[in-house]
Amino acid sequence: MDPAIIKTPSARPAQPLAEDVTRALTLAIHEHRIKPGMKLGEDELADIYGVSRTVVRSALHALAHVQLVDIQRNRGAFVAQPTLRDAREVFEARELLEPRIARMAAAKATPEDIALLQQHIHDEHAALAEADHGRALHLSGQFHIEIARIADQQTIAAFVESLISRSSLIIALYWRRESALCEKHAHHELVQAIADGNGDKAADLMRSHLVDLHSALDLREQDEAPRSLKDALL
Amino acid sequence: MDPAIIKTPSARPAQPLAEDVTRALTLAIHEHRIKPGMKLGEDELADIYGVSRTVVRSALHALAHVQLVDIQRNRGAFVAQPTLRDAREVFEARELLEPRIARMAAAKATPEDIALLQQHIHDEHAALAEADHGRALHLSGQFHIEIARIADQQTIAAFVESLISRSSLIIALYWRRESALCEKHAHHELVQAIADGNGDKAADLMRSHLVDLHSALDLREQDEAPRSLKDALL
DNA sequence: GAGCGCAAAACTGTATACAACTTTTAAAAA
DNA sequence: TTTTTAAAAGTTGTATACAGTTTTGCGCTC
Repeated sequence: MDPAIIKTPSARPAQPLAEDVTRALTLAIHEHRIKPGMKLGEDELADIYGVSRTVVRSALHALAHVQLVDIQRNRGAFVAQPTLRDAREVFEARELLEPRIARMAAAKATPEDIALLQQHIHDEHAALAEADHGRALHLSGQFHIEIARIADQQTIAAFVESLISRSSLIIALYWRRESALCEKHAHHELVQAIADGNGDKAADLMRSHLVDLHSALDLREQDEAPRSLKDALL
Repeated sequence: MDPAIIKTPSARPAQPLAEDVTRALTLAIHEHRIKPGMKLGEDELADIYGVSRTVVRSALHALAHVQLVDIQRNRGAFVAQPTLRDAREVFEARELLEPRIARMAAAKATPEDIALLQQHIHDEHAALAEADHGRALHLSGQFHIEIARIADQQTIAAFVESLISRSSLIIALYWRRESALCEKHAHHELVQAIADGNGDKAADLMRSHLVDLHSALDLREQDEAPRSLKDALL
């Protein structure tokens, strides 16, 4: 039985198994299909994906490394629950790194890159139109990652990717209910600045975009205590 | 047979096996006991540490995640060989992050922290006195990591730690033979600035310290071709 | 003697099996 | 009825076994 074999594109022999599971889980977390605190049982996942526990373990450890899951000895893996402090640190780091990345991207972007970014925005809008908020959120993150790729700074790009991954968890936990969905025009203006090669403007737009995002979170000093209670609930 | 069981402190039952191997390998790489390009056979390591290949594999994947080793499908794990470009990116990132970290550390350091940093410097000098350059290099890196810990910014600290790890590989590959060993006084002055709570000075000292380090590397556009040849040599 | 090809050895990727720990459940005592 | 304790069920940590791929070495041919 192989209920849900993933196998990225075609039916290759069998090379990148653990990575496929890692990708599938990452996507599920990014799209909020599995929520912070949820238990990720090894046997369960092995059944779901039709692979052995060995592969699942490898994937879970990879996710733990990016701090998307939290592994507790002899107790198992859980989707990570970033603390308020984590949330502040992540956005502080993003506000430090991403404007610089945006400036670099503006200096290096090719017409193909711009087209790709616009495609991303389009896909994101399409997802929003279908009310698929999970997918829209994931694509929104991918947009930022794409900019880091364009900037052609692999090292910082890897950091940014990690931060954006964690941002997805943070949004799941601390998103303010009333605040509207991500302002559509922000990404669009940013692409325009990058396309114009206007590094200063791109950096500024990125910074303010991140500040907007940051302030759309509810990061007040709410009681930290119920956190441990919440573990029991989920 | 258990030739070289590591077991961090005492003889605990058997909790953190893979992490012990990870630590041992990380240290060996930091101290240049195993060099870039070297093959890390799973069976070989399993024999050396007296554990199963499962544990070794887990450790190797962890190291691959920090980019200390390079895993090639069906070919095995090798100590990573950062390219010239990697080297430039790593130091560029360090020059972006570490001055800011130093400034934060200056604002938060306690007397105990200062004492710890001075102990680090002392150990480093002792290692140099014994001509144990490998250990001195490792301790020098730990000094920077300690500052990040003091700054109390876990997220950025993790990035910095990763960058410093890779710096060790970069130094192994690109260190200029003639350039003197790390200037002893640089670290000392930095501690003084942090102890004084002088954030601006700490940031400036950190920046110039990193620039010194950077310029002590030979990052000229040497032919990239021999790199593949060099693989054969090692 | 040099070059090509095939076979065997070595090694990694994956699966399964066993041991240790944690949690739950049920029974017994207060 | 409540609390404590013990056993059993379930889950993770580690080791071993098997399958597929890469590399190596030998022999054959030109």
